[in-house]
Amino acid sequence: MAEKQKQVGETRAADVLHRMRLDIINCELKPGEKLRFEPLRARYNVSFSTLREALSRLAAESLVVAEGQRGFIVAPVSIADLNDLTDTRVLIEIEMLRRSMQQGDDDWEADILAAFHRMDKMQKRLGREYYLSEEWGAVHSAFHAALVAACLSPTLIEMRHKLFERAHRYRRMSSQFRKKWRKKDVEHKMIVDATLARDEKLALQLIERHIRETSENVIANAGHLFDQGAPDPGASMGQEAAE
Amino acid sequence: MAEKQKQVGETRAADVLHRMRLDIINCELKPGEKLRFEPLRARYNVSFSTLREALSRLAAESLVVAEGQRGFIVAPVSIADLNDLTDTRVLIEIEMLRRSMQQGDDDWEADILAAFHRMDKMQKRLGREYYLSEEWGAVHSAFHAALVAACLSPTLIEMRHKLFERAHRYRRMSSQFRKKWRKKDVEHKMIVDATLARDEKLALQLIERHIRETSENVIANAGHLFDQGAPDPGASMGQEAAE
DNA sequence: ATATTTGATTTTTTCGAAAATTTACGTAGG
DNA sequence: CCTACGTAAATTTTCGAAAAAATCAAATAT
Repeated sequence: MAEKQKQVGETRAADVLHRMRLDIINCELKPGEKLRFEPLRARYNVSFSTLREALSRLAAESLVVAEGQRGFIVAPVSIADLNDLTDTRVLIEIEMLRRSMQQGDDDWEADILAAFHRMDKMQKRLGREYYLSEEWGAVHSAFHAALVAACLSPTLIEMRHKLFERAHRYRRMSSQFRKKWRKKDVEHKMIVDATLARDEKLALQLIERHIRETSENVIANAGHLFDQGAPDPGASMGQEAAE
Repeated sequence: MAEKQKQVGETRAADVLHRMRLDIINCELKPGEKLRFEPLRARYNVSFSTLREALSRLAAESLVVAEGQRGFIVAPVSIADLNDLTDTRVLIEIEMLRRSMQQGDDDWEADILAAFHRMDKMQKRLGREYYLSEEWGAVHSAFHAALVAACLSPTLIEMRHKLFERAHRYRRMSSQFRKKWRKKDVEHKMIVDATLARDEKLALQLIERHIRETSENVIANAGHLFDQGAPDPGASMGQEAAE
């Protein structure tokens, strides 16, 4: 079987949803691109209805947009959208981190250290271009989730996760153009230390700066790709660099 | 045709989604209830796939929950969930109102007054049991949306809207048991005044209290209905009171 | 030249039958 | 009496053909 192993217990629809989300985040399906049914059906090996179900859910997550009875397109990117996203993330993440620092227990602390360690080791192992790899995305995501996991709010956790994924698409776009090596590992370490020391003021300040600087970096590296009218399929970006 | 007029330009799926959302919010589909396909198919006059698409989207909005390959149930209610929801709403709404007060222009102010007027007039026209009517829900929702519409963040607006609907279900549950007449109209008026006067401190304080008191009221009136094991279809609440 | 109609073509949307999966039930064995 | 197992029934999930709607292009009218 050439098929990638489907998670047991998951429906086919959930599996396609999952794969499509990744493809959008990784810009294999490009921002603004029209999502036609026949091609997608072939790509994911599913029926119309199943595909439609996935598309419709992605629309609820703002990763695609549904256009009346004219099908779906991948959600476009824009500097305005990224800024909006960033501000919202700062609001949510700060609140979650604050609550976590107030309520977090030993397990929470342990999980943070574990997640950081995994991320750190992987970064060193992958070397110079760690941020292009698929698996690093997951580990990095897990680290940031661990930081705020003790906030005791399923609603905030869910929201944060969706915002994080939307933002991840922007990071992904810019990473292919990155020039200078950003010392994220140091930043991450400082955040861990401040958080575990329960230094609220410092930790919140660091996390906000971390989020905002990443966003500014994205605009500096890839901002020129956004907002440019028609998607011009094919020539717009180094699309295979991550494959 | 006995069919309710479908919004033009909308797909059938979007229409069912819309109707189902209302039915869940109004507790015609009760919290925790199993959502079987055959009955729903008859109720909404759609095919399996179309139904599934709607269900799947509602799952993304946390109004239903999908259980592996075992179908869907209406999202259960609980005091913990309501508290979580309330705290999150306070966080979001305060930020949105603050921004709106800083950035709102004349149109924003005019829209608030218009929305308030519509709500106020309808309340007086409907009299004692205004809160049981379908249309009041919409007008009340529009009023609160208008208050924070100038925050210039599509992301926050979208999030707030979903949270508001989740909360509306709780309000709806409790309204059928309400004893004492709450003077919401006075509260709303005070919020409008403080907001238009750009009295940040007061307006934010009022909106927070408004949200929290409503929530406490819900718990006082209907809290006894939550968290009670099996949904026991049929006998649990005065289900036809609103029809 | 520009706008409008018409009809063929493409694309999306909906449908219900068929396949897969879970649940319910009855029987046998401990 | 309870548990384990297997079969039947109920329910969910998937599929692709058929219907509906939008798009495109040529022809005609303004």
